[in-house]
Amino acid sequence: MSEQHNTGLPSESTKKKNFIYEIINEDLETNKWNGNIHTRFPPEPNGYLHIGHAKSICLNYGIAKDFQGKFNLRFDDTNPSKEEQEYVDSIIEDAKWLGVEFEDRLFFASDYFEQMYQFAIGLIKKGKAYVCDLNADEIRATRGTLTEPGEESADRSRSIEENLDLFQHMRNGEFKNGEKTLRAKIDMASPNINLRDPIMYRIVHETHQRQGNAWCIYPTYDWAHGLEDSIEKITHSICTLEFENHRPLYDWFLNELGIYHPQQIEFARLNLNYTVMSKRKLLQLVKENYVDGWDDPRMPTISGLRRRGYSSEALRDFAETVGVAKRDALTDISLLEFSIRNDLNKRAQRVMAVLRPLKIVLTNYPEDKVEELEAVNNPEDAAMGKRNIPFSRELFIEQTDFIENPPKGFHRLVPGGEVRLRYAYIIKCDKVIKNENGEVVELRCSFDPETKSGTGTSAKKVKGTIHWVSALQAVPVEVRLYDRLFTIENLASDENWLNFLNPHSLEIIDDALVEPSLQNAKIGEHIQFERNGYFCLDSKFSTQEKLVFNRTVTLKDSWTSKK
RNA sequence: UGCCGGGUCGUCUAAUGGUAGGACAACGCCCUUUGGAGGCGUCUGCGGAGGUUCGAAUCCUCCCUCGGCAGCCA
Repeated sequence: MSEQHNTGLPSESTKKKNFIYEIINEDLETNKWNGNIHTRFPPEPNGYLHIGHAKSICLNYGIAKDFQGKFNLRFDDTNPSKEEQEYVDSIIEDAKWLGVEFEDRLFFASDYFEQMYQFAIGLIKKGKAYVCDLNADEIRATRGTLTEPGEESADRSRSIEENLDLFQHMRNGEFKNGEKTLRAKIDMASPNINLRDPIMYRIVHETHQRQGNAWCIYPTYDWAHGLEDSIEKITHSICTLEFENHRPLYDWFLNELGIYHPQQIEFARLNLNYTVMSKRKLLQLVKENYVDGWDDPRMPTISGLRRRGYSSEALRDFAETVGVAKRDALTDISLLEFSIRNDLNKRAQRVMAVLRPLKIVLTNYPEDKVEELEAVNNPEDAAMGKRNIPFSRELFIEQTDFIENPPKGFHRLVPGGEVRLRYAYIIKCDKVIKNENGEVVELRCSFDPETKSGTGTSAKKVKGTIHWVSALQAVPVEVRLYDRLFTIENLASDENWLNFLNPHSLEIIDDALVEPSLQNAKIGEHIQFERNGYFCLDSKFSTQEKLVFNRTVTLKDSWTSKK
């Protein structure tokens, strides 16, 4: 961002962020929409929202906010066989959590069904739509191919009166599923297959989660979507690239109807490496129990990321970072991780927790002495204050912070070596105790009383500082470590995507130890386990008796990555 | 051999006929009682070939290449 202030040009928030802002700024200049800007997010309630939807929500809501326009949340509930109330509820919850405000503009496409029906009658009367008797197989067979035109249905020439009558009977429920359809009369030879007399209504005898049994004919996406946008006076109907080929149809319907006509604009959907982003695949992971639900912390769903410990701020920042363009992209997950680290670093309470404990005994420290040592809650934010942590003769440190035969450059604890215990003393490893298998089970160390943290009396310097917990006061907890859900970057084109599930995507440690202050941890809090990463209480499995922590993300590690 | 839309550092994204820049990643140095954070620095890119122009990522032509489309899904 430069410091130039060009009076007369769009303000900071409305200036060109991407090609869509460019279009909107042009529209504003030409007064195309009388100064109105109105966007929408139109999910089908057939699954939970994922981070790709978050990108779209942020885009649409961001535009409304930046241009002082309006934003609608609209459910595109036109297919009762795939949609459920549970999904409606989760989508509203996730959208709100993301921070979007739609005030009273929560809409349902199904509330427009009667209006759509009347529009369809208008098209029939104009000779632009007809009831077709062809079944699904026949329609497919007569659609032609990518390189050959289709054939016209014999019903194409039905009279307007007959079409009107038949359509009424369709609505009345006098036909079985699939027996008849209403089709637009466009062009069976169009090089764009979407224009080869597309279906507007199909018969589905099924209970709609909102409309009950009021309807047995349901509008298809192509027919319904432009109408929804038109009814709501949307100005910019933003959707993903796969609808590009549908735009001529979107325009055709609205032009033939002669009604308010929003502009459809397509952008590239978000893809993240090492995960999947299609609702179909996510549903399969849930249904077949590869994960413990839509909100499994390994899922790229908004609810999964939330349970994992991601903040809505981080998600919004990420959406901003990935940008908006028309080219297909596969975004590196490290971009997301940067956003969450960046956010949590500023506000997460620091705490000491030992994931894989190794006992140490300070042989020269008094048997029953307990010191209360002062620790900083967040070095990034002094306002977060300080706390005391207990220190005593028997402690636990991280197993990985001691190596008997260390590699070059390792500056933690080694036999005969010294290291600082965070907020406490410098200790020296005097003796290594092993079990019959030769595994290190305990260290005998001595501490240097002159090196107490904060006293400034020590001239001694050590290269490493490690975290620890006091054995007596430490609280045993369960910790869940997550890794990428899949082992390969790009699963988009692979039919055997399930073969690439990462068997180590979840690791459960049931005997981790945390400092006593964590007894009071609350669900929704973001906490940094020093040197280990950011964690949060698991909203599903954590109980008062057994705290369960999820690792949101590790800290950036410039040591292990070096090896 | 159809139609539509794309190809800029490893990744994402700017530059709209006038010095190819930012972020992430990586690497190096400094600093550090988190091998965190922070600071400084380095690194690498216009798919190709022609053309127009004083000047092309940008305009034109051809080629290569990637994605989407043949649901009564969205």
